[in-house]
Amino acid sequence: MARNLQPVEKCDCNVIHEDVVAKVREKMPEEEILYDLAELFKVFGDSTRIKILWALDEDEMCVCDIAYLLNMTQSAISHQLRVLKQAHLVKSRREGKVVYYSLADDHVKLILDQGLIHTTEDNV
Amino acid sequence: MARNLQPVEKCDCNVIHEDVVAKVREKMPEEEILYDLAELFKVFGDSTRIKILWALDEDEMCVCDIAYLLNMTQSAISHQLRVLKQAHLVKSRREGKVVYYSLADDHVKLILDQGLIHTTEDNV
DNA sequence: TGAACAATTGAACAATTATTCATTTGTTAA
DNA sequence: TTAACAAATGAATAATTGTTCAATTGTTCA
Repeated sequence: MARNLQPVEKCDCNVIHEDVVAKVREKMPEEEILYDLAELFKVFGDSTRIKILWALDEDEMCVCDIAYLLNMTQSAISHQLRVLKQAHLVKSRREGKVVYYSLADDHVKLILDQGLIHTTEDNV
Repeated sequence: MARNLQPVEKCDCNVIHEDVVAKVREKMPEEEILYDLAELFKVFGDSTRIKILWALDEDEMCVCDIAYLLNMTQSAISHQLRVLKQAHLVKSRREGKVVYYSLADDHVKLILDQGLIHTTEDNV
């Protein structure tokens, strides 16, 4: 639990609870970890990619299948698959001319499910 | 599990596995659900908001505290808190001039943790 | 009431990003 | 080796979005 001590320049108000801030600062994970975490969720934050991930959870599919399913161009899907692959969310195997994509591991579905619980329960 | 049948115009390739696509299409949730899911993750997909959520998991804090902790302006934090509130990720209570924010429910931390598992384990 | 301050809001700017279009790569089979 | 096709790539465009700046709202207390 490293602290990110930086000179406070931007905060344009008086601190109310020094003790709380100190405690929280102490327990915050490293800046880099939180940044990576945000980067991960950013990948989930696009409906095309969400659809792709959801589809791949059912079965492995080739680029062409996915493009057909989502009614999008092969190129657009390919670009998104690259993003997903760089984030270690999907993996691929080539069989001749065709490249099959599937989910990288179980984490992916767990994250999706956890999010789904929130969206469905919390739409008050 | 509703299907989203749309005329396929954009797919510029031949379908390889009609059966797989049909099966997947059958099991896909409604378009709107997947859209909302992406919108939710989009909210998690910013490092400032991730930091705020992580901090609020430790303790409730006022806008000023958060701004001080993250070395950002009160305005920037306030804008982000509004986004988080609209997504039902944080809630607030006013006490005099001060507004205290806290996590809306346990889902939020579960989602964060699930993401963290992926980022820490999967950085091969 | 009016000064002080926390918080919110709106407009504007800069940066990021999803998709399209054109092209290239990699593989199969004639 | 050449045609055919799945997939990947690069550049460009359009849309989205995080932060800043300036102004406003809401509350306290002197």
